[in-house]
Amino acid sequence: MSSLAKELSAAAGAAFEGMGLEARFGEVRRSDKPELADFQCNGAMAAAKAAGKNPREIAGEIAAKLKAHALVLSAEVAGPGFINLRVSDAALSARAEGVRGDAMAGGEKAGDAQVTVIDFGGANVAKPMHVGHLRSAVIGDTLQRICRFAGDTVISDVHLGDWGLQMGHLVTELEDEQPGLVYFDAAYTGPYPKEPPVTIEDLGRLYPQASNKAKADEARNERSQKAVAEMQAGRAGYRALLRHFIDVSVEELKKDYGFLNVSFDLWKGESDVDHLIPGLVERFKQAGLAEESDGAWIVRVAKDSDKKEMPPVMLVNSRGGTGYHTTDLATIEDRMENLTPTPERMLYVVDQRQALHFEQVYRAAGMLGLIAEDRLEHIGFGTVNGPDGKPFKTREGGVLRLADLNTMALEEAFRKIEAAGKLPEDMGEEERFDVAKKVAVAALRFSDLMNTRTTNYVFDLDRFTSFEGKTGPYLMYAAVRIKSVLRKAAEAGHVPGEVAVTEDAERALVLQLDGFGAAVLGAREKRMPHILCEHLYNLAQAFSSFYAALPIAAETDGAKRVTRLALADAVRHQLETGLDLLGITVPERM
RNA sequence: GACUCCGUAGCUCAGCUGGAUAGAGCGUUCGCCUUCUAAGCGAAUGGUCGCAGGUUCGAGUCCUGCCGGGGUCGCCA
Repeated sequence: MSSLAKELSAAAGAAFEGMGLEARFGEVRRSDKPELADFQCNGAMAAAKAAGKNPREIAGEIAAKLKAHALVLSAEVAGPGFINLRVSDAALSARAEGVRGDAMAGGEKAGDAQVTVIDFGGANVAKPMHVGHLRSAVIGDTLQRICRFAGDTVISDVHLGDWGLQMGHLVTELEDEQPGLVYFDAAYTGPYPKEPPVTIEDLGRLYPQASNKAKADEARNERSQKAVAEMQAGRAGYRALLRHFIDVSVEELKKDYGFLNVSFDLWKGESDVDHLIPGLVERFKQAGLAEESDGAWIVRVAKDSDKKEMPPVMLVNSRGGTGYHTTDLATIEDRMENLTPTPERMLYVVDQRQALHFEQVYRAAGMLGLIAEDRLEHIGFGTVNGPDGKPFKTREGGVLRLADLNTMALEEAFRKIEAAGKLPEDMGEEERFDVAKKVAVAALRFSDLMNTRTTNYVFDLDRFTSFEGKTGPYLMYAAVRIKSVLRKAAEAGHVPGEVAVTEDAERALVLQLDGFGAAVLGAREKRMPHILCEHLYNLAQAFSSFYAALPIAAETDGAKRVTRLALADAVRHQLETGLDLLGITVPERM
């Protein structure tokens, strides 16, 4: 059984069609006014406008038809043409049982499932991840979970930045420090040592060193650029170093991503498509899309309809090198030709500031026929800001490493848990640590996801790790409390059973449960995880109200007790399912 | 300068294709633990939706113009 809202929408839609009006006017949603109705339909007014008829008359006819529907208790017209609906207790009871017994906890599959690549573009080899990477990781991972849940075939790709100037910086800086390494002997062709010549700490030190020097010294910068060009041309020693750099970095990246419950199907990078670039450039030239300009090869992607300036795609720069325009295009080609099944859509979860870059790449990809332009989507997001409203920095003014952020969250979560002193006495060290870790991840992920994706937000660790308010830990606590109630009830021999809803608090809870599917699909369609966050928070709140208002396991009336236990179990199921989509796991107790 | 995002309660933010008295959280002030986790619940407080026009039965939402803030704008990714 699908959601009540969906059933009612279908019925109302049919009623509108029966009057020769569009079915879309029949959309039914939760009522804004719980004291007046369970659900409402506002379509009569829009339909009346479109058809030039009286809205109250249309609403009256629709309401009359809806009254005959099995789920409907009452249907009334109010105001200028609102249709207020109440559903029967029996309908709510059946819906609650449906949610409880459903593998998707009341969620629904999307009608337009697609093979979708999710590109997390951002993590760079040799550069430690910083707070900015938190968003791409968390938003991208949540989208991949939501899309899979809704039926999409998702292929996620971390898409490492392993092919730019930073590689040149690393190579040259390492050469300055250890000129004797075989990698720098141009005459030597291998084999190269298996063991990397650097550690992650070395990489973290070398890159900023070189980068700072290059900023101050143009000759130094050119050396790095030259090294990149040579690497791109295939110099064996440099390639071997690149492999080492990537391996060392990936090991480190996996720790940070792992802490946040973020995973990928593919650990590809820009360097993986290097071999495709000459052919790709040739294709652009053959197609007459590339032209030479100031010694560079560019693709003009501007359209007459453009209101803004649209710079061309830089296919090959004047030094013969290729930048990330070209590698992104080559990556699209690679995916279309080598992934199975063939992608139908690609989502790029990358900082909003790169919008123009992706617009250019998507146009070029469409022009060459790699994939239709409208199948490529930039899922941009805002920055993580400090208390001053500017991008988050450490006290010293540097960028905050993601690893340090994770540690800070973990420590703060542990501190709060200990300060509250609510953990069970018999809980051991290991379990306490596990709870703190789950709380920290819940805090970080939820606080990021609950913000509208496209806007900036202010990072406030104290607020995010709080158990009070709209936070990950609050949601986690709500779920744990339900588990505790159910566990204790079971120990007393009380188990959930047939649902027979009677109380207002019970009705409100089921009405909230009913919205899960729409929230998940809404989050997927708009690529906006905060829609799901909002639903889950409201669900947790509805449960807390229900919990405070009515006894559950302690209820003495058997029929009421099994109803409430079943409702509690349905909420637990949906909450855990939903939180899992956000990458948040719920401990057994806390 | 062009383009783009944003401006809603003291603070941080929701507000779906225009719909009923604009909603949460935090904060502040009151209540509520002899009952299932009070890390909770209930209530109160708090808004000229940046400003000015326009479209219409109806605008936080759509259009125009201003004001204020962030971001981007061919060889760094």
